[in-house]
Amino acid sequence: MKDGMTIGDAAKASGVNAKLIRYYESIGLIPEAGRTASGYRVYSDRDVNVLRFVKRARTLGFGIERIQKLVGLWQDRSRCSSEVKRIALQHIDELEAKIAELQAMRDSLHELADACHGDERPDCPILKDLAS
Amino acid sequence: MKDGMTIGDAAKASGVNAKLIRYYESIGLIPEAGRTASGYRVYSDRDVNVLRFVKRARTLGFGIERIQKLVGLWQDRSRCSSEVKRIALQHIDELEAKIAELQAMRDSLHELADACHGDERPDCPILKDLAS
DNA sequence: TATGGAGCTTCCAGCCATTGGAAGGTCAAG
DNA sequence: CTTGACCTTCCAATGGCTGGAAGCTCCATA
Repeated sequence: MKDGMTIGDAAKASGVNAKLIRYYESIGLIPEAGRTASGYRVYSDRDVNVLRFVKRARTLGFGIERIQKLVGLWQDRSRCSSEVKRIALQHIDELEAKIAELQAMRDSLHELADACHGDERPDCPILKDLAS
Repeated sequence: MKDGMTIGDAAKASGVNAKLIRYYESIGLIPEAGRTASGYRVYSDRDVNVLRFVKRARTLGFGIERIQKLVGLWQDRSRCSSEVKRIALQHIDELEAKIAELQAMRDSLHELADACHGDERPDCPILKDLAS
């Protein structure tokens, strides 16, 4: 192992755990790693950078498929930034939709919870709403 | 079938589709339905009410396990409303946490997207951030 | 009475992005 | 040579569904 790391080292260096690295490889998100004579996967610093990119993209909530596109654009020097931005804006829209959905749930529940005494009595506006 | 409905009728009446009703039964969220001589499931109006309760609770984002508790409390006339409220408040907390997480994603992405020209040039702050 | 089609049954598999575990091979230090 | 940390593959589970296949039942119509 002159130049490369084991999967464990790549995991430490990238912050993506070994199990997940194998999974990403299995679904084709990252290319198949090289192997030592005994079958151990070998990773370079470049591979670690890809893993970090993926991790950061996941942190921003991008799905795997979209990350694949983003990695492709990242590695394509003739890309248009408009393409990247388009993907980002689309994702923002989806985040907004999900946020609105969860906020609607929270608001409804909040109203119900406010109306509920929350004491030892059985009368409960929350259950009343659910049963309606 | 004097008094009961088929699963299809129960689905129409409750708004929960037949496939999902069977699934809810299989995981024990709702009790096993009665059967006709030929093996068809039979549902009563009461069963439909339970299904509607479940559906409304799902709309509010409650997980199955919690819905099970809520159904139990609903059917327990000696319940304390405090118990119901406790579950609701806990769920609100979880919704808040999820909302905050998604908002953080959206805000980060929004900043990046704002900084991105979105033209034919390859220079892109979004990719720059992801690669950092 | 036969037939057709809608609706019912069960079971199996997939979605998303992980995580866990079992069973076994490999490597380096002591 | 042993120990233990690491690596390998494969299979299964998570939550909450959804879809499909294969086969049975019911009811209306010809």
